[in-house]
Amino acid sequence: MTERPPATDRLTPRAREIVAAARDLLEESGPALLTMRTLADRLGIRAPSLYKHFPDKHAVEVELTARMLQESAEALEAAETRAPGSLAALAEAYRVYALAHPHLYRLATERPLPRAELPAGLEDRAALPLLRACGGDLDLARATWAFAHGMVILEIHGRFPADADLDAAWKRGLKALHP
Amino acid sequence: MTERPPATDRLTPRAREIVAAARDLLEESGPALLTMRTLADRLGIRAPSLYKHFPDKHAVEVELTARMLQESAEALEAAETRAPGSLAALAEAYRVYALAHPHLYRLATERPLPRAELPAGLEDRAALPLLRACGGDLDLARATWAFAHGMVILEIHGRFPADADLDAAWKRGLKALHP
DNA sequence: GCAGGGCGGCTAACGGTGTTAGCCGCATCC
DNA sequence: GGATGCGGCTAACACCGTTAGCCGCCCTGC
Repeated sequence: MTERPPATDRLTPRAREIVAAARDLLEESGPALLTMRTLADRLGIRAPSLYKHFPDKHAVEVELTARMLQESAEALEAAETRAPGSLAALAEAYRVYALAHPHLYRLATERPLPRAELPAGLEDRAALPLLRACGGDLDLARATWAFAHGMVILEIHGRFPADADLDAAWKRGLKALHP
Repeated sequence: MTERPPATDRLTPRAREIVAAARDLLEESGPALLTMRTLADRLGIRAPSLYKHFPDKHAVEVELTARMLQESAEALEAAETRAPGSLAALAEAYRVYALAHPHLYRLATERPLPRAELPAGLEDRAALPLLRACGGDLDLARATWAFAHGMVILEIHGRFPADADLDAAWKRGLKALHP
């Protein structure tokens, strides 16, 4: 049995400081500069000292993933409160959050979900607002999620032509999926 | 002006061998083992010799991206020939190709497109079958592309629950986008 | 037939990466 | 007051992409 600390305080205070610094570093400078040495620099310590708080770099990234999941869940829940049942409001909130934190969004999204190491229930919580807006239709919710993620990640990677009208594509897709 | 070799023979024979080895290595072992040293090993030479043929690793990856774009364009064109106008057939071909080459698909997809270094017209060629199937509706084509990419990349990353019925989600999304 | 040039290998090395081993100062607690 | 352990440290390792510089061989021009 791997003992997992309760979701309320899975991290020591110092570990939380490290995660906060890692998040700042990632969002400011991108993944290439999220390095154990530069992270340690920012905290005024040496890289090997980080291993007193996390077993490896991956564990730090898992915490960043957890924060992204939680924050996006909060953003979606807030949108739901503002405009109950509105899929357009959810989509807009999703897009705004992802584009405001592209490096974090990529980190949390472009690799397998470390489900075993994440707080229990977090993945479901992040998915629930969309599922509710889809009236419990799982297939529709998954298709809509794929659409939203596709739009956001393609935009982040500059995959669309520079002159593409992405607002129009969003509207077109949402109208089709949720007429 | 940067002179770019014509699309027919942008690479020397030896460079093509290197790209082929890189592709095998990537598809067999994943991106973590696509290393200048292991790539050289597979060719029976030393890593620095690779730099006689490519300026850097990025240039090799660009060639892999070009191959993925071309092959997926061919897969889509073949599907179009088999079932003209069928968006479902295009989607199936896209999904099958991506899932058959997940590492290559990720490499070509999860970073900005190196448009300046790609053969002219390749990006458009890869996009045209879908645009045709959408009757020239750019917004619909982009929404559909985002949906398909989202489905594929989320599946590759194991983002959906293990028991999710992805066939049903594909059908649901395609039906909505192309009733 | 011979000189020159360049293609395509090679070794050695540099700086950067994640990570480990082992040391130590200092606070806390019996 | 002595033990424990937390949280720093330095040194070092293996691996990464990449550069510098050397060299053998083949092809060409004379």
